[in-house]
Amino acid sequence: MVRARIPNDMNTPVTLQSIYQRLYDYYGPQHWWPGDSPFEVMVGAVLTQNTAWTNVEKAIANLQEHAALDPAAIMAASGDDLADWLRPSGYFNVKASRLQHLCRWYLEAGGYAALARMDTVALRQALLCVHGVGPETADDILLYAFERPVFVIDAYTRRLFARLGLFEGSEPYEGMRSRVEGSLGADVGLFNEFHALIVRHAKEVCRVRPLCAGCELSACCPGCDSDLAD
DNA sequence: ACCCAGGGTCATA
DNA sequence: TATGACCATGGG
Repeated sequence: MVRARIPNDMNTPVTLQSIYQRLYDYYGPQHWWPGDSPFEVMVGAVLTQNTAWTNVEKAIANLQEHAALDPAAIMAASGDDLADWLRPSGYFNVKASRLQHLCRWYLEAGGYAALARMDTVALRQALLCVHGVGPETADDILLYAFERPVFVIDAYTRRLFARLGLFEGSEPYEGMRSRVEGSLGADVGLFNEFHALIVRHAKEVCRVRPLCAGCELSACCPGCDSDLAD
């Protein structure tokens, strides 16, 4: 089916900056990432792969109960125990393996302080070499655990930017990321809020009942399909 | 009962 | 390069 582009108010062109401004004005700061430490952010980034955050919170709570929200403790745990603690977040066998791969890398690299001394490009390459860490998980970690100016491209971001006509939507990850970063300019605070706002807008609002007319970002979410004339 | 969720790996063409 | 199968729980 052919999607009609919903015109924004006036004829002002939609830009990345204008999208951010509208989201921020409407929702305000989101205070991401919800984690108490950089390491907890890293764990959360793996556990939330294709998984609702509410389920991730339960798994993280299980880790805390077993004093296992710690890289050495995760390495010391048996795969079966770890998988059992991760059960609520789904894919528990896969994620148990991925967490141990991440922790082995983290410890062998010398921990957070050592990793924080690496430049962003090298750190990103290193993360992508960890089994179970793909581009989006790596960028979550870079932005929210290491505070590097890296823009996270997730499914929501693709859908929003595509529906607003800024991207085709099926571009390769790297191409889309570099275009966005080049357009916005390296800004950790901006990238942090923007990604969080996109997720907030995609789930909490549109799903309950579209406020899309109110927030002036029509056609940006699944619930907005009915607003689209074909 | 069905759909989706803050993806990634691996096999195949 | 680009699909498809697979991983698995929990909420709407």
